[in-house]
Amino acid sequence: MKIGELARNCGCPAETIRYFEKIGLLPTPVRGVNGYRYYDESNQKWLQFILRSRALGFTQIEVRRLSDVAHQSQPACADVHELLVEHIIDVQKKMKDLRRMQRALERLKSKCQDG
Amino acid sequence: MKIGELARNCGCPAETIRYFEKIGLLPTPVRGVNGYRYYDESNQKWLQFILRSRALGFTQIEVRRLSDVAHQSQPACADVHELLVEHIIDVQKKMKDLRRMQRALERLKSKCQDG
DNA sequence: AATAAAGCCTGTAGTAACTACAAGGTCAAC
DNA sequence: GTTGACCTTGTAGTTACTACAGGCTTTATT
Repeated sequence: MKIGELARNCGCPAETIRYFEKIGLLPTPVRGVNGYRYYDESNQKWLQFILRSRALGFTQIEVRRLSDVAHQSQPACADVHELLVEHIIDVQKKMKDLRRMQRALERLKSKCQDG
Repeated sequence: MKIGELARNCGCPAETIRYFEKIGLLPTPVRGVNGYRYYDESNQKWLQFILRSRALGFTQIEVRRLSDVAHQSQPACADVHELLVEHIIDVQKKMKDLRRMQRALERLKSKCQDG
């Protein structure tokens, strides 16, 4: 698919996709003879992962580290494992914060209903 | 407490606190005769809420809306309620995304352990 | 086939949200 | 009373987009 379709599928502007490529978060895609970028399903999956990560507040540094490992041909298993464990811990921390925030909001809401 | 202590307590640079004040995310604090900003517990709570929101990927627009309501003297209950419900839905969406990401990471990790 | 509209290209400029620094006043300790 | 840490404002720099300009390619229409 071309960049416009990918952008529509992922709900982000095409500029962002080019920008992610430029800074190395997305692998350089196949180019047609006309110079157009062509993407496949796996590119889309990866872009969606990056966008979701961003929406959840992960730093580019974290995403970049995952990206670097994900696009190596023969990543060292131990490195990947360590990185994943770190990231899972981060995710758990964020979930804890979200639960805390949820409780705070619910408390406020019920206060508001009382008047 | 002065701005430096608040910054230490919240783990962010003092510049960020002044910046949040400038753009209206934090209320203007009490000033001493020397011009220094002085903060109390409630200021600290609110700053921590903003920082947590930011780390979880909420947009400034969302935080600002909550901020505006939180610092009104007599906020209209219906408005607050609507805003809170919206925010709670956002939080739930983020938790769903985090769970999804967690599953994906765990899957990758177990694959890696297999070799 | 001609042409208009939409989509893609590169490159640069602009914006939002910090972040760091400069120049100077304040305060506490020695 | 002077040194050093901390505060002030204001400005400049950075990061991560985001929008636009100028031009080529593809697609749709007539």
